Amino acid sequence: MTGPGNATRPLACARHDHGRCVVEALATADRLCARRGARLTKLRRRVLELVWTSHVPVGAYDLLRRLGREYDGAAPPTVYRALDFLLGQGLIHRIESLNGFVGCVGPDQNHSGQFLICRDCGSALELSDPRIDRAISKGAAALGFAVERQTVEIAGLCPSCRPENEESSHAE
Amino acid sequence: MTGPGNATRPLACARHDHGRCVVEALATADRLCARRGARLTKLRRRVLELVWTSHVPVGAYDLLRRLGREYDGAAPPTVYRALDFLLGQGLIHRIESLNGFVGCVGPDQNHSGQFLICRDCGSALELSDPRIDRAISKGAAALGFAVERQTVEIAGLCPSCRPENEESSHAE
DNA sequence: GGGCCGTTTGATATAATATAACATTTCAGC
DNA sequence: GCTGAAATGTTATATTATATCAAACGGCCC
Repeated sequence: MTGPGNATRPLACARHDHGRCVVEALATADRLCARRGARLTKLRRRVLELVWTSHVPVGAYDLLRRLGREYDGAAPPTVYRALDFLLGQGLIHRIESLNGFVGCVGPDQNHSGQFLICRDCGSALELSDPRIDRAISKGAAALGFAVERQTVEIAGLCPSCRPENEESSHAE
Repeated sequence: MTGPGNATRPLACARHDHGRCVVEALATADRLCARRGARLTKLRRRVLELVWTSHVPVGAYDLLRRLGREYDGAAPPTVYRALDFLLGQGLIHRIESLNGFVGCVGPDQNHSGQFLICRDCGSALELSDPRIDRAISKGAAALGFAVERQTVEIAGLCPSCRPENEESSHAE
């Protein structure tokens, strides 16, 4: 496993200083949007912060409920528009199998969004595994299919939620 | 590319005798359900047939509309229950990114559902590529994650919808 | 600062997807 | 035919997402 990503980043499902995740995600968002001339407004930034409450994908209406306490007129379009902006900037991902949204762990790098989603704790661990990319590219190319986007959502049990004795074969 | 699957089966997006797809799918469903003691009732069989109208994933409410002409009391639960049964028997797949359903091309074999979905013609080409399976297994195992189900939905352009001059690199 | 214009947000309504809960019917096995 | 479990009918409602138009905001030119 190479690259600056997974090796140095704590597993989403494991105990970690999540405050740091949030602070870093917001700082990166500020930086990227400034660089791109995109307007990370107060509302959008707040929605991003709410998405980053945890690594568990959150639904639009959950966000709306939390937002409603601060923004009086908040309605579905309020949150969906913010989410659209954040998706467009690559700051969050949509988890299709959950109709939920989760913060992107590497919005400054190109990556396609591969997720390991624990059915027990719910946390979504983002991968950017070049082997998966390659396998998909090859499989598609063999059939003459031109890949544009990939949705890879793997459901199962994360290391924290697996029974201890099953945690074998971490082999690379 | 090995196995009895993709090599002999026509590409969903290409011109083919689709009537044969439907007949075979229904025959296989009859056979599998009989073997399993599962009841492929008239309604469920008809829903399966409607899903197999094409290789384009179809929404539950589309099915409901088509069904409504024949089954007077058809309501959302009617179709969702039939779909649940068919999913449970592995006769159809749910396409998460489209909230749609599509016939399974190999319900008698184990397979996990990998799809190439054309954004132009809409058809979903089902793969069962062991390289993708392996890449996912390895990526997950490296992080101690126990895979239970995979959702792989690749969006792009199918060979029929690609501009001719772009159809390069079909390399295996 | 004031006017202009494109973007963002507010506000209301409604569409699209999915499930809960309970009544009735059907059907395989006896 | 009886019976019990499974399947379907029926009504209501939950959940997710978008359309539409109006108002407010924010950069920019002068």
